[in-house]
Amino acid sequence: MTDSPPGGAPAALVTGAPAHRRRIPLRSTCAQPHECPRPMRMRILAQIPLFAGLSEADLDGIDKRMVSLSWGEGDRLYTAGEPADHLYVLAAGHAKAYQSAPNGQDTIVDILAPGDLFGGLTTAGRPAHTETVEALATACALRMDTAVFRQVLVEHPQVGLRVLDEVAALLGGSRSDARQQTAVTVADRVATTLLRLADRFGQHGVSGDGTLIQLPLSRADLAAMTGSTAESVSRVMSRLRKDGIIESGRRWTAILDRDRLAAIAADD
Amino acid sequence: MTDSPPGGAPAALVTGAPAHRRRIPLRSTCAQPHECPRPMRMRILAQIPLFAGLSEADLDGIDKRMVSLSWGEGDRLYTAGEPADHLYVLAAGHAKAYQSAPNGQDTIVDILAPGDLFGGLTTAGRPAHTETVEALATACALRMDTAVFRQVLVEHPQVGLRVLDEVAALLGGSRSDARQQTAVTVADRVATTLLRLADRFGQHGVSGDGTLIQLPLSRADLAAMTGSTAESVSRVMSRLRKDGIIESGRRWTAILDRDRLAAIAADD
DNA sequence: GCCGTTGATTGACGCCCGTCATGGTGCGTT
DNA sequence: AACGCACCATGACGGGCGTCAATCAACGGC
Repeated sequence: MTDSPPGGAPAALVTGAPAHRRRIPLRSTCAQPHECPRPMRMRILAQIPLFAGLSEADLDGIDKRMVSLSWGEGDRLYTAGEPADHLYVLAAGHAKAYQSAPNGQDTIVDILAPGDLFGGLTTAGRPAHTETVEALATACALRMDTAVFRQVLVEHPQVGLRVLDEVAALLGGSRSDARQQTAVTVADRVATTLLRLADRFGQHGVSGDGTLIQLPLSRADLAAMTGSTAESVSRVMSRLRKDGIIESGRRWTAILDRDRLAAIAADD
Repeated sequence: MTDSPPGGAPAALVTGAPAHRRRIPLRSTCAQPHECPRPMRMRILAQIPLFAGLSEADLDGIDKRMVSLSWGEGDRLYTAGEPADHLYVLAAGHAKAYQSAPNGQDTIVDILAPGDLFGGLTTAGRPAHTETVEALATACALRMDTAVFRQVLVEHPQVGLRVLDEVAALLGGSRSDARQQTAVTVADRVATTLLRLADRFGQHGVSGDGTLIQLPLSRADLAAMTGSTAESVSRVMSRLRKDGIIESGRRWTAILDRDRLAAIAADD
């Protein structure tokens, strides 16, 4: 469904017809933290690729050893420096994982979506969280002790392989990030970042105009992902908007012309 | 004390007494690729923390499924884009893993030392190498099929956990790299990079003057690690040398005053 | 011991982008 | 409906650093 019907989303949306509407088109999730009921938790666990192939009984055993938690927008799931003795699986919502420099400058190292594994993946040698995780929207996650998790891995080596693959994929992504940070111009970095976000969180044809990135990301957030500043990102995006490549507003972005954006990003 | 003592290391070392000697103080390893004899391979396998706790028979079984290979300086162990169906364990020498941008700009994502695991850690979803690995000096590595490796992990879940920890550590390092790339000045990045290299590859008091980094890294290599250019790195290092913080020459670097270097890096 | 090659150094120039500052705009709140 | 708060946009300015280019020094080979 789109935001066109009467009632529904903000009616003010139909006002600025020709120029450009800057009303937020993001669908809002439930506004309040809640408790995941048990059936939903089981459904979530079963959907996680990680635990695919496990028997009902195994899943049940795992569920019994996990607790469900929830947070509101802007809340921190955990903070860098705290002891990392829990493993999390995001069940609903989105979150950003970032590191802060003494500088004050933050760097977003990952965006977490439902099904993603994070937190204390390892206890050996790295006893404290190295990053802070903060909810971008109301979020719900399941939590398990790392010791218990390691026990599960030993009991189910196949699951261990899948975890290894997942972490290896994260490593690949992170190295790719590190490389793209060295891209010459800020425009390049913003372009590739937007493309990746669109591929991962894009939603097509909400109101007929391109791909909407379903995340409430501010200019400052994008700056933290591109190693730049909010002002520079704003400038780049203004230009992209003038050229008809993207559309954006307060904490939302849509991609109108993927090809031209890719052309800009190509210089990497 | 300085480079005064007679005899000792390379005799040529005593020549440039007052100004600064720029002779390469790196110890050279064997110059030619060679075949690892079987006893040495077993010793290497046994030393790898990864396989600690495995029985002699298990190690023997693993050794039988690995082949030993070697390369000269500058040779490529593998190249980005090639199918990644082997897993490597470095036995001797050092290597750099880097990604190349369409730009031509390279980014070093890891320096590999004996005992390090690399190559096709995962087959799922990432069938091709994403980086190129090149020997910095004569290197020897053991190689195993990824399918066989996964079989080993299933048979020895404890080893699987250790692999997971190792990859998680790599992930942490990579994210830390990504953050430090955003440090304000090139001087900051060079300083932190040198510190990390010294901590990992440093060798104290070879000729009495600080910590020597036992790696043949060129300015271009350091530039690829700091997201900069060889010229900028050269300028920064000239300044550091003038200030008596480091000593360096053609493809070698030594740290004289760790504290002041750390002070520069502190701005991160 | 001499020479060619490769890597390091240094200078000059210009532009990108980080910084500071100001005004504008959407959105939640009452 | 109106207020106030973040967030966004845009201008001006200056310095850091990427680029091009020329020179120098060190290492390996003969």
